[in-house]
Amino acid sequence: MAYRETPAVRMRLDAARERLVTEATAVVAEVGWAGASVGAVAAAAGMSAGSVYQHFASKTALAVEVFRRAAGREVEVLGAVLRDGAGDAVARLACGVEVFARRAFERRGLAYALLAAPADEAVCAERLEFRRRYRALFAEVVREGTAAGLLPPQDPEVTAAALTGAVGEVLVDPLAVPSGDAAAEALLAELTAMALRCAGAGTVKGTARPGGNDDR
Amino acid sequence: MAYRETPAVRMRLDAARERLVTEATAVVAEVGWAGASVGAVAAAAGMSAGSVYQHFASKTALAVEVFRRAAGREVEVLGAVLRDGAGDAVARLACGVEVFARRAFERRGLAYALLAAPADEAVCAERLEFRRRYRALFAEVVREGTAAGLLPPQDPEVTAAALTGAVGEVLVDPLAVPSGDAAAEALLAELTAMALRCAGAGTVKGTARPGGNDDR
DNA sequence: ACAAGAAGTGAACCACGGTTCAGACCTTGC
DNA sequence: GCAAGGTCTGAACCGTGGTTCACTTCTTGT
Repeated sequence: MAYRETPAVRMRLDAARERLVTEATAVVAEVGWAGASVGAVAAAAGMSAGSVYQHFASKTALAVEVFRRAAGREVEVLGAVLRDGAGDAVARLACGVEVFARRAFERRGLAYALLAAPADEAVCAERLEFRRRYRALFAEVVREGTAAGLLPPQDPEVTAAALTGAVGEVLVDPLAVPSGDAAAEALLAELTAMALRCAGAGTVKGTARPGGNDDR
Repeated sequence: MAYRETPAVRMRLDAARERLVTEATAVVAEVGWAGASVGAVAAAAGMSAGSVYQHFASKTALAVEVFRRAAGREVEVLGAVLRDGAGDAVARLACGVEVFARRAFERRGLAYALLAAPADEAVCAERLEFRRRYRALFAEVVREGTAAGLLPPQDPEVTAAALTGAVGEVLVDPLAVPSGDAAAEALLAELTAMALRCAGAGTVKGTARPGGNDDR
């Protein structure tokens, strides 16, 4: 034999694959899953349509990878706040919802693609899977909150699903139509307040401070 | 001329169109939007693929009609409970959520298709529109609740969106995997309790009865 | 009964976009 | 420089499923 893969080649290959995923993510954020054809994505990454298949077995596989990368980042960030953040369970819940929403606003196109944009079967399945992960994170913090007496008795799984759906639904419309920063901030405040109500923060009889209420 | 549309013909035509919509709905409930090809739907309605185009300009138009009919019924039922039902705003909200969820469980396949199943652009757009209607109904009852002092101050639109998303998300998984009646009833109870918390029922300081709490 | 014209059929048509592949071009070890 | 074996290209291929259309079958007024 007279040819063997050299580190330099491996690196070029990996870089190309990386660029493909990155550019595909950008295209999806821009035009949605439906508009992200193999040709368009390849062009964005500066390669031919055929070369895409050097890195991924199918367009679906690429789409799934794009989704996993982007959604995985969000799961990680949310987990970091909810699980390893500072403060009690209620404080971390509020912080988690706010961080999640804030990040969504910073990358509207991508957030919309991840949350709501029409997608094919495989991506929808992935969406379901990641929603399950969001739910698991929320459920954990709710469970901790009830155990600590900060939240009233409830099924943490139901509340977690509700939080996931509620946050997503509240964000979908604002993400679709651009709005001002002030409006976004107001929305964030309302959203976190809603999330706390949803979990029942501030309604536990023994712990509730007599005159204190959660509105500012 | 020697042929003119007679009432009998009109009636047959209308009946055929009706049967088409009905059967298409059944097919969609069974196999989802993706599996509901023109051929399959036509066969279910006892007509040829070509005849579908006698009644609808395109497959998309038929899909939209199917969605509107089914979703429209739900909007009407929810509106009847939330707007014209008995009891105060909080009672009607609880009742509305429960009725909505109960109806979803009675027609799982259809409910799943309306709420979450992968669908093409046009149907997704329709979904967005109907979610807006659900939101409007919830927002109205929340607004009434805050005005009556039953609910704390809040942005009714945000809470309404949250309720819509929360109910949908909580239902998606249970709708996909069949479960027992007992589990379904328990879920309903948790779901309505969560909805009331989400709107802040029972947290208003002046009105709250000292010892009373909303857990049973 | 018959002509006019609509409803109904289903096989052929076609657009679309993912996928393939024969050839061009590179990289490597000798 | 050269052979071996890789990467890269983009035009051609192809499966899918919505849509069309020539034709058949019915319905209606005379």
